[in-house]
Amino acid sequence: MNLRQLSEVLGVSQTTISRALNGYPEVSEKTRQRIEQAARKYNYSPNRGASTLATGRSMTIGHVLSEATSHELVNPIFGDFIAGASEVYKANKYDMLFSLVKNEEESDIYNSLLRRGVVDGVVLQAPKISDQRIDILEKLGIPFVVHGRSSRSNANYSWVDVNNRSAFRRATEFLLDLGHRKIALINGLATLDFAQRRYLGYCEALESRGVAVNGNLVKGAEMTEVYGYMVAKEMLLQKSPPTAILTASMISAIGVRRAVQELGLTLGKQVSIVTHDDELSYLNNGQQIPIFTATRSSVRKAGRIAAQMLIDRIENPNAPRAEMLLEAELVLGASTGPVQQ
Amino acid sequence: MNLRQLSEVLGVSQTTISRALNGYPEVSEKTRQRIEQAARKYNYSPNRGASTLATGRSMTIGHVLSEATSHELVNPIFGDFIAGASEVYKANKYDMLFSLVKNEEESDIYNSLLRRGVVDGVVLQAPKISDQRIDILEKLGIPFVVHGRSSRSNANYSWVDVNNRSAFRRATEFLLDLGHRKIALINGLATLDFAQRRYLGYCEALESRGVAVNGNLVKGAEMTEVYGYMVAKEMLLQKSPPTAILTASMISAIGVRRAVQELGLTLGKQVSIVTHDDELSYLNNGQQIPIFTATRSSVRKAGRIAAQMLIDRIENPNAPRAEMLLEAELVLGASTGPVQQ
DNA sequence: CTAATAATTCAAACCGCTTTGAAAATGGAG
DNA sequence: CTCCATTTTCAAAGCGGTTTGAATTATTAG
Repeated sequence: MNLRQLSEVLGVSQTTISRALNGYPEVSEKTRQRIEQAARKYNYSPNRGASTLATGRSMTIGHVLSEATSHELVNPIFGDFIAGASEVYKANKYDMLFSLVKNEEESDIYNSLLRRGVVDGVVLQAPKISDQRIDILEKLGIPFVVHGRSSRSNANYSWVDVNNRSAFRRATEFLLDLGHRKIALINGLATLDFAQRRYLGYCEALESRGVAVNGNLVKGAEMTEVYGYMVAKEMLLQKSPPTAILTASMISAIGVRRAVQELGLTLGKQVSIVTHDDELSYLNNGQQIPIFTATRSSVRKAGRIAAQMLIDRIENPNAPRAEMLLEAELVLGASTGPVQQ
Repeated sequence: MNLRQLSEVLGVSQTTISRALNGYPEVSEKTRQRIEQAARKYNYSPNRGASTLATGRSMTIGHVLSEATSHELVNPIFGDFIAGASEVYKANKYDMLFSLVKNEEESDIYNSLLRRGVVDGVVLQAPKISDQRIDILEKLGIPFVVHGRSSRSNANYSWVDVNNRSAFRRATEFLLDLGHRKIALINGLATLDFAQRRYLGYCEALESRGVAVNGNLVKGAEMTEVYGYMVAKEMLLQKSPPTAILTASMISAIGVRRAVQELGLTLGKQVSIVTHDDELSYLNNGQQIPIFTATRSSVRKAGRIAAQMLIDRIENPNAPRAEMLLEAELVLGASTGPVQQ
């Protein structure tokens, strides 16, 4: 059933139907009722391609996955982030579209998505410290929101981010308070902005207590279980092993724990762990007592906020850019304890 | 730049351009060259809404997430499955669209997506033992492919699935061969088809050796780390605890391991674990030696196959339905050993 | 009761592409 | 050189909505 057919059935013009269903005031309440009822009855809803063409709005939001984060490796937080975003898209009648691109095509994809009118806006994920995508999007004039920030970019963009720096400063200070001095950091990929900020927070805390940063105790790569395991094992077998380890995700923390236990050490005794916890739905950090002491911030919530920001930008392009810095809370779990002599 | 503008610039009709760019034979190679070059130069690509309207094809494939698997909980395999599917969509110039729906709306969403011409086909994930969605899709006549199967449905649909039954039969037999008799199964949600099949394989193996299935040793729910932990701990504290545990995913296996270790037991000694391993990219089952003995099957590969099947169905609706049963391999890891007296 | 105003409804134009059926250009045969 | 067959190109008609500007109907004021 399309618009013309419905209008014939109802004996009313297509204009009136369109107005009735889209909430315009030029149609009386009585006819609106009648039309809405008929639309339901005949299972009518407007064709997407046609309305996209007519309005210039696709009611679709794009998420671009570059191969770095998807061909080789899926970011474990991906699912929860988009679950959060979907909730908001849905409430606002937007759909969500994914594009997978090779790294070298990434600059083209936005241009292409915009030009073809496939999406009304995009969410940028996992920004690098210096991320050209932001400038590309800015230049194209397509509405976008960044999940995270890009330290080197001086573009004026909307973003939502966790206060990674203060979170990791606090976490490090907490370990220092417990007497730890050899504190390792098993970070995310060093080129990513969030990893950089966590590193800075870690350094700030150490330096404020007069502890030198030891390069051997800082590593970063994709946050997999195996990576956490490998690096932790290597570090713990050094002649001067760390007594505490900070990790960038629950997944790598689990790897670290495996290494610790394999070496016959006990968590919270010989080795303490503090991790960042994105509150992934399939990976709760324990129940009453957290498994790991953690800096906690819901990535699903971040998804919701990013989605709402983007919709606001799309529907109100001249509004000022929005910025949202989420503070992580430090939760005390069973994985930390005072340094042992 | 749109088609009309390009045709004016080139002094060639819109028809010719459209034909040239879509590979029709009615245009000479020379003009085709010229047109393609100009299209690149002026950054022209056809508007999606317009071509959708004209062709009736949206070049988009839908993935529907019901709230059961996304509002409350994101399935950890979700990311890798769609990463696999995306690769294929991309190669075939399809986009991928997500819709989040409340459970009670799930029957409507397909109708709605189809009616509005938003998608050309859909992938059905996590089918239940008896899944009405399959019948709905069948009735609507929309092309679809199921990741998994629905045992109670007698519709004739395309699917790709792991041979869950034989995988878990083999895994159970392997544990029986090691002398285990009290073997627990920590399964996925009991209403899901794959969980049912794994349960059947488990029962078959036990019964073929004359071991009775003990209801206390079989549990199933969403496969989270915490669930694996809780159930394992409860079972291991029973008066007659299992000596081996089968789990439905790496995530729950990690929870089981945590319970085992917390009780001061050793993996592969007092308790053996066999898990199913979907080869999630961020959660490799170890390196040379697998952490867990596992039934292994790549969910990313399943995503690729499902996507290809669906595209085939869309582009060739009269072809017979395709079926693909992937055999899982049993890999021997460090988490299993002979039963201890 | 008529004129002026407000509230509804309508026909037609437009969005940008694909595709059909016809026309023009080209090439080969007689 | 003409005629016919074959290539190549074109103008125009959809696809199914939204939106504009005009026309109709209902309401109010004089």
